[in-house]
This record gives sequence, structure tokens and C-alpha cells, in this order.
Amino acid sequence: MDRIGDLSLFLRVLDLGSISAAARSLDLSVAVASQRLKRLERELGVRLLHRTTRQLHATPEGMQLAEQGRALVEDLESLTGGLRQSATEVSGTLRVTMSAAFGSQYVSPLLPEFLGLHPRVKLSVNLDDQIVDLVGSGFDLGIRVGEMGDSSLVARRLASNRRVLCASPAYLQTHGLPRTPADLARHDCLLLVGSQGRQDVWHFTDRKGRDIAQRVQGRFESNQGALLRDAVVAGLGIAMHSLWHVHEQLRSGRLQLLLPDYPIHATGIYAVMPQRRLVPPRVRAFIDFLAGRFGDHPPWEC
Amino acid sequence: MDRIGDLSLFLRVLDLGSISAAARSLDLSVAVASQRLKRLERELGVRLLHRTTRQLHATPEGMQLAEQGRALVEDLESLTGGLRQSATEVSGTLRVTMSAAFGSQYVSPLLPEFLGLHPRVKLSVNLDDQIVDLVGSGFDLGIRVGEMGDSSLVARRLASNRRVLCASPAYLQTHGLPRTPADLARHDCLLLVGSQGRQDVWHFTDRKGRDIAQRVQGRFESNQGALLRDAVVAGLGIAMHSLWHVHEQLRSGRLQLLLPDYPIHATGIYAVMPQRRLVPPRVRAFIDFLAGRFGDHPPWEC
DNA sequence: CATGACTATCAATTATTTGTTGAAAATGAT
DNA sequence: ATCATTTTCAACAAATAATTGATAGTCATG
Repeated sequence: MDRIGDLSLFLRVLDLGSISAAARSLDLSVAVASQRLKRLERELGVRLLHRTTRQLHATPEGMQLAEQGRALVEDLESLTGGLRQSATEVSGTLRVTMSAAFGSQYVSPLLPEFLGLHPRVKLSVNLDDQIVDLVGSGFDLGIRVGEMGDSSLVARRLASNRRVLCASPAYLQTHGLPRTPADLARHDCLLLVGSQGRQDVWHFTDRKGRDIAQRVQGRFESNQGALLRDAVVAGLGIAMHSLWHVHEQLRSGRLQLLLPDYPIHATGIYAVMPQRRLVPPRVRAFIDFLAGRFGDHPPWEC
Repeated sequence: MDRIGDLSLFLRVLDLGSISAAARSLDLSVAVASQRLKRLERELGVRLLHRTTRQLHATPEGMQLAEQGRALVEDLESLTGGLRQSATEVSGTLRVTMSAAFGSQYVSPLLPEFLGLHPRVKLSVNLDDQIVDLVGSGFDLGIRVGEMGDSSLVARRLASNRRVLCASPAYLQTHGLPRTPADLARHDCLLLVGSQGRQDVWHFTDRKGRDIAQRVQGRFESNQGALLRDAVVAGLGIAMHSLWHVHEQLRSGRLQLLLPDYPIHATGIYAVMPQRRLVPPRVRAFIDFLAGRFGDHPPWEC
């Protein structure tokens, strides 16, 4: 066996559970992937995959090769990556998944420029807030808003993510202006329902830096930030939003900032990627590009 | 970097100290080796070898790649070797070095048959008793007579190597027949001078299995077994010889066996090879071939 | 149960890479 | 200085890989 790429392909096939998906993710035609797997099996003289058109599973030999081979491929990548002084060409298909609202609002306008900068990259953009398993879905990169909990991924902070409490002037005229977090208990609060459940405890910081937790409730909730924003603009209640998300509305006066003296713990906007030793140049280029655009003065900060 | 073969080539180049030698040893044309090294350097973006036409040495990066890469290549070989169920074709150039006397006398007549058995192998035979550094000299295989001390090599015993004490009838008529090892102190003994120095202490076993060491001396010594044999046939003294070496002379009566009641510790005839995980099929085939010819009834045993 | 959407493989063509050969340039030894 | 080696280069031939379009198998769906 000479080609380590065949081994990489095999590993990718196992990760994605499909020859077609692996081929796409490596910018190969499906036929090539198929015949290279066959070559690998022929050279080893062993059947690695039991395959039907609809499902794959590894033979015992395949399992063994996968287990031991993965370490090998990673070692080789780290070895060559350590030596290689300058990255190679920025090319291939960049597969990125991003938070829907943030992506369409702030990333999308930048994409033409990025494509112009790197003529040999193709982009495949997935807008979705749910996808967690980057490697299992074959993405190079995810762009996520909020806390980074997952440890199997490496994250790079692209920008800070200040969150604010806001409501429409109409709502405030009717219901009054809250002065402290405790006041929120008597207001209609609009809640985001995430994958971890309803987020009905809001955290603030008082003047002395102490954490204040306030349970809130209301008559409207959604898993879509955009719906929440429409609701708060319509005067349905008070919402906690990322600054970038309501930046426009605050500037135009359709929304109003609340409790400015009780700042909310800031999180970040992150680029996350599978923990690989060797980051493809196109991924690095994209992250650097975004970081350069957002870094010091994101468009949503005053 | 995709081709692990390029890395292997690079390692071989470092072992042999020459691109040409490495190319020969891998059955490649020199030009291919050259351009594959260049490809490796281009892909890594790093210069690995400082080369003039006359000498090579690795750059720091080259050293690093060699150190870490060698383990990698070996891991890959053992992994694939462990999976691979049947060996591949017996082909390529088999480079073997062997003890001169034994090689010309017993191996040489078998070579045509071996070549006939495997049409796609070429043979490169080196007759020399000195070469120790197999891997450094680019040999696949060595055939050695005697004790195997070197631990960096793996050895397979091809046949036993009984040694005997002998002298010509004419010498014995003049000097008398020794009855015990101690008698040898009063005889002319012909000594082999090896790379470890003059071998002037001979070891025997008495009837109870105890070791008897006897220092001997004489007026003739050589590093060439053949000269020693000629000398003992000419009646110059008593010599200790491998049985295969004097088998003919003993049968024809030109030499006579001495001290048959004090056998000498038997050693062996060994195939030794560099400690690689994966033995090329041509090497295995050759060893099996020789073992089959010598194994149970070597031609020099009665 | 048939249809449709995918999937893997096959066969034929095209493109790319790899290997060979012979010549040239460079180097150290005689 | 010449000679024998060594590495590299350049042009060509051979082998290999990738693409395309076609075929057959499989599962979910209506």
C-alpha cells in the first residue's frame, strides 16, 4: 500500500457512512472513490466493507484498519504539517454550517468577496442552528453563537457577542419600564427555546460584579430567533437578544435598550472545527477572513 | 503528502547515503528517485537534503522527517502486513550477500533452479565474509555461518553447522595422533583470523558434557577458510573446520577426523535480514527455498 | 406494489501522472 | 586535467487516475 490517501478516504467513508458522501467531502467523483476503495481492498487482499447500495458496514478487518489507521493518518498529518512551512493553495470545497440568523445577516454579504479573493474555492453553505456533529456530517467548519461547550471541537473566537435586554416603546408605555431584574417577573418575557430546553432564567451582573439570576415567563416562545425578534418589535414583550440580532432595530428606535446598568455576561461568536491536526488552507483562509471583518469592530457594535 | 513510498525512498536514501543506491535497491530508475525526492520536498515546501553530486546530508528538517517518519512507515507496514492475507508476487531484485566459501560451494549451484522457479526475480549476489551492516549496504538478505550475535537483525536457521577437527594422514604420521584436547598444545594448529581477532582457543565437550577450552598455536593463520583448508590438506597442521567445508576431503581420505569423542559445540548456518516488519515475498521465497534444500539432510552430512 | 430518489459499480474515454532513456552538469579522486 | 560517478534535466512512452454516462440495486413513500 502506497497511497495514504486511500486510507484517508476509507476512514472518511466510515465516518460519513457512505461512499458518495465521502467522495463529495473530498472533492472526488463518486466513481473514483468507489474504485479507490476497491484498489485498497485488492492491495490488501482483504474485504474491508460489506456494502449494499443503501448501507455500509466495516468487516472485522475494516474495523482493525480503521482503528489503527486513523492514528497513523493523524501522525502523518501532524508530522508533515509540522514541517510544511507555507500552506499550500487555497482550493477545494469549503463546507460550512452556520447559525441561520447570523449567517444570513452578517456572513452572507461577505461571501462574494471571499470567493473573489480565492478563485479556486467552492462554497457549500448550510444554514441551520441544530447541527452539532460537524465531523459526522462532513462539514469543514461551523459558525456558532454562544457558549462553546463541546470538547471534541476546537473553537476560535471570531467576535464578542454582547447580549441585551430590549422591548418596543409601545410595550414599555403600556407595561412600564423595568428598573431591576426583579421587575422582569411582572413582565411578558419572550423566551428562546433551544436544544437544551427553554431558557427561562436570565442572568445579569450588578454593579458590584455579582451574578443575579431571574426566572422569567411570558406568553410567547420560539426556537427561531427571528420570530422572537418580530414579536418583540410588535410589542409582545421583553426579550433578551444578541446585540447583532437587534442592532438595526435599536438604532432606528423601534426597540429600546433596557436595564443598561445590569450588563449580561458576554459570550462569543465562534468558528468551530473538527479536531484535526492539519487544517485545510481553505478553512484557515475563511476563518482569517471572517475574523478580519468582525474582529475589532463588528458592524453591530456602535 | 499522499505517497508513503516517497517517504520510504527518502529513508532509504539516508540509509544508503546515495540517491542512486537507493534507486537501485528499490528497483527504480535513478531519475525517478530524483524527481520523487524533489516532489516530496516541493509538497512539504522544505528542503530535506543538501546534495552535491558526490555527497548527501540531511537538513535539520530532513533529520526530523527521518526520525519520525521511520516509525510511521514501519507502523504502516506492520498494519497492512497484519491484514494482508496472501503475499503478493515474487518479483524484484533480490540482493543477497553470503559467506564466500559456503556461497560458492553450496548456494551457487542452486541459483539457476531458483531463478527458474521465479521468472520475475533478478539476483544480485555478493560473496564476502566481512559485510555486517546489511541495512546500511542495501542488502535484502545475508547468509552467515556461525554464531549469530547481532541483535538488530533477525535470523532464521537454515541448517546446522557441525565443526570438526581434521588433519592430513601425512601430518598425523609425522606428528602422531592427538588423543585428548590437551594434546593439541604440542601440535601445529592452523588458525582462522576473524574480524573478532585470532581464534586461538578451541572449545570441546567431554563425555560428561563439560566444556573444555584449549589454547592452541601454530605457524600458519589466515582469514580465508579456503587457504586454511589447502594448508591442512598439504599437511601443515591441524585445523578446525566446518563440516561442509571439508566434507569432500574427509570422504576422499585426504583428511582425517580427529578427536571424534570430543564433539564441538554446533553452530548454524543462518539467513539474516534487517529487522523489518514486512519481508518482501522474494526474500521469503529464497529463504524457504534454501531451507528446503538444506534443512533435514544437508549435502555435507553423511 | 409501484415509483422515485439515492446509491454503488461498470465501461469507455480523456487527462494526468509516472517511468524511461539518453544527455548534460557537477563533483571528487586519480 | 581527466575520469568515473552522481544528480538533474528534457522528451517521450507507458501506465494510472479521473470523468462521464449508463446500469442495477435498495429503501422510503405514496
